[in-house]
Formats: sequence, structure tokens, C-alpha cells
Amino acid sequence: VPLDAAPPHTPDSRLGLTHERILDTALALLDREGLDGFSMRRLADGLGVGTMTIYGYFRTKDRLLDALVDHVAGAVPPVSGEGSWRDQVRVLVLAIRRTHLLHPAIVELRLRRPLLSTGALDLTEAGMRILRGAGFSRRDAARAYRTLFIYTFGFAAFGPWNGGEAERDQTIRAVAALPAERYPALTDAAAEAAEAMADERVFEFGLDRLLDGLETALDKM
Amino acid sequence: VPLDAAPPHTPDSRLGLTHERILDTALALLDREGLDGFSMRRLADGLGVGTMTIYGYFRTKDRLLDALVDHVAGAVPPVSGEGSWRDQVRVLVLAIRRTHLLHPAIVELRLRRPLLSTGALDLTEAGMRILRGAGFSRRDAARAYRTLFIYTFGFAAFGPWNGGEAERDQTIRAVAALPAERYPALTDAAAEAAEAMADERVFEFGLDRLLDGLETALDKM
DNA sequence: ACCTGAACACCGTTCAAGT
DNA sequence: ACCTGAACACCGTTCAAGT
Repeated sequence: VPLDAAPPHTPDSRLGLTHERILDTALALLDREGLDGFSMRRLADGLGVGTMTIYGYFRTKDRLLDALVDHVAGAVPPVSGEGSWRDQVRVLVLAIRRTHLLHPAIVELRLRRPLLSTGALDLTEAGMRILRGAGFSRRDAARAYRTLFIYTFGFAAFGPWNGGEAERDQTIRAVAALPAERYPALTDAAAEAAEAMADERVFEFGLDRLLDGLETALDKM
Repeated sequence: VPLDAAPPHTPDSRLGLTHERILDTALALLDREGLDGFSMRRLADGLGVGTMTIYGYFRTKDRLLDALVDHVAGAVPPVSGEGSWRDQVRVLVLAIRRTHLLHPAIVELRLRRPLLSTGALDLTEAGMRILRGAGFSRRDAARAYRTLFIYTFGFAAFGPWNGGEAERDQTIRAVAALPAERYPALTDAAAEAAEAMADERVFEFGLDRLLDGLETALDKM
């Protein structure tokens, strides 16, 4: 488990190339084309550089992707320490969510990679500070942060389909058209089920339930 | 949003090929090699068949993967309707979790695909039935199921590293070695934080908090 | 030293041909 | 009709060569 995705080598570029510029261009390509459309060859084209030049800055494609994940984690704005612990957790979690929703492919990448990069650790530290300050034990704070973290990334990953209203209407119709004998509970609540699959507010609904549960556990300590 | 990943075409095989046999072989290959190691060419080799033969059964690789996702969702054992709604939800969610933990690559695939396959709908129906029976409104039941579903898949996806004890010990050491000035809360709880990243019980901790929160909401209705 | 084209071992899928 | 090899347009990465 490498603690840092830090660049192994920093050439003195003759082409004005830097890790930063490569990462920015790579992120834009990833946002535009998705994971499937992203390739070292296309990235090199976008940078106006030979394919193999990138390998002087990142040893492999995987290393570059690791750095990209950390790059985005580092882009989550720091949160202020004001308000109740619930408010602070909400702000932190929503900041993580907002930043990562801008880069869906990054969420996908996180699945396969370790989380111990500097960007991720800063977020963990922020979360642990809030929860410990609220009075959670070391163990419960660690578990609570992990739960909140996975909930947030789970929603960013599996959450609302980015499709528009048309797709939601289609989903409602599809669910309503299911055979009622086999799916009684589902067809009875077709509109609500489709809405829950597409609606942004479901994230906050679940988050509030989770925070309620954590508060109950805290009161019992 | 296609409601069913059903095969578009079923040839009368001269080689004893069926969709079922292709899917079983594909799942074994996927489990063994991961998403990166999975290819149509390798699958065809495993089946002792020309690569292009598979295209007579599944129109593209993506269609085959869709069918595979549904195949696994359909393999979740049906749950009995006994006990409190909390117990029933726990049993359902743990069944989904257990089945999908056997096939990590399937969880990864779910990220990119719609969820409206027959296998997934059966699980939604089971969940909705339990929650509606407990007394949740149509809307809250739909939201609660979606939250539980995403929590479960989020944990299956981002959850415990499959690494063994060695990796966990390494994580503890890595976290403990962080600079305490920058990561005071994290280094103070290094062992607990590492444990939360590797420990199986964190899933149930968070699930219980979520169920507590849902119960509170139910009581207020 | 920084940079790169050619080459290697792979992909998914089209298409025409084989039975 | 079912099945398939060759071919096309791609990959990531090694390696030797260019400056």
C-alpha cells in the first residue's frame, strides 16, 4: 500500500511539460470521453507530444490514474469548523460529493485502487476530527467515518442516473408496466420507485437517517 | 432503459453451446482474471470455440456483461418473510452482499449499467414489500430501499480490501507513521482507522445505524 | 537528459467465406 | 443456419535510436 502516488521522476522538460499540465489535460479527456475513451495515445495527442513522452513522467497508465484520483481528492475544498458536528459532517460529505460528481470516471477508478493517498488522507483527517470532537470513541469515529465515506462514494457511483427527465419518465412507465402479480409492491409505488432512482434528494434522505442513527449511538455512549 | 437483458437470438447450436453455459464460463473467467483479464477471445478459448461464435449468442461484449450482471442478481437466494421488518431487511441486504462479494468484478460492472434487469427487480420487489409492510409510505419506502441498496453495493465496491492480515498490519503502520502535526486525529486513532478499513463488521455497524435512523423516521410518521 | 517511432502482444468487432 | 479466420482499427508498453 503506497502512501503516496507522488511522481517517481520529474524530467526537466524541453516541451514545457509538467505533471500538473499532464494531469489537467488527462482529467479533461477523462471527463469528456469516459474511462473507455481514455488512452495514453489520445492523451499524448491532446498534449501535442509523442505517446512515449508521458512515460517519462508517469511510469505506467495505472500510476497516472492513481495520481488523477488523488488530484481530484485534493480538489475538495477544505471545510470550516463551525456548527454542530452534524452540520460539519454534512458540509464535508456534500463537498466530497459535489467535487466527485464533476468527474464520474474518477469515482469508477476509486473502486480498484487503494485509498491511502495524500488527498484522501486529508479528507479522513477532517472527518475524524469532527467525529472525535463530537465525542465518538476512537473506534466508533473510525467506523462512522468509513460508513459515511462509503455511503457518499456509493451514491456518487451507483446514484442518480445522469439521464434527464425523458429517461425518468421512461423509467416510471417501465416500472408501471411490470406484471402486477409478480411485482405488487413495486408497481403499487411505480412513480415513487422511479423517482427514488433519479432524484437527487434521496442522497440527503439517507444521509439524514444515517446521521440520526449515529446520533442515537453517540447518546448511548 | 431496456427492461430485460434477454438474449436477442438463440441459435440451435451444433457445439452444445447455450447462453447458460457461456454465462457460467464467462463468470468463472471474470472471477479468476478480473475485468482487465476478461476478453471475448479468452472466453472463446475457454469454451473451445472460435471467437466470433459468441457473437451469435450475444450481440456485443457489453450485452454479455449486462446479462452477467443480471445472472448474479438472479443468484441471490430468496428471503423468507419472517421476523421484524428490521430482521427481514438485514437478511435481504446480507444475502445481496454475500452473493456479490463472491464476484467483485460484477459489482464494478454495475457502476456503468442500468439496474432495471429482472434479477435486480426481484430484489427491489422483495425490499419494497418488507418496507411497505413495515408501514413506510410509498415515497419513504422507495427512498429507504434505494438508500439501503446503494449502501450495500457501495460497501461491496469500496469496502474491505480483500488483502489479508499482512496488508492490514501494513496499513496500521502506514497510518501511524503519518506526521502527527498534519494528521493529529488520524494518527491518534491509527489502529482503529486501519481496522475500519479492513474489518468486515463495519458494514453491520453502519447498517445498524441506518436501520436505527429509518426506525426513528417510521415512528414519526 | 529528454524525447520518440517502430514493434510486440494484445483488444472488440466487421465481413466474407466455409459448412 | 451455424460457425469461423482474416482483417481493421484500436490498445499499453518495451526497446533502441535520435537529439
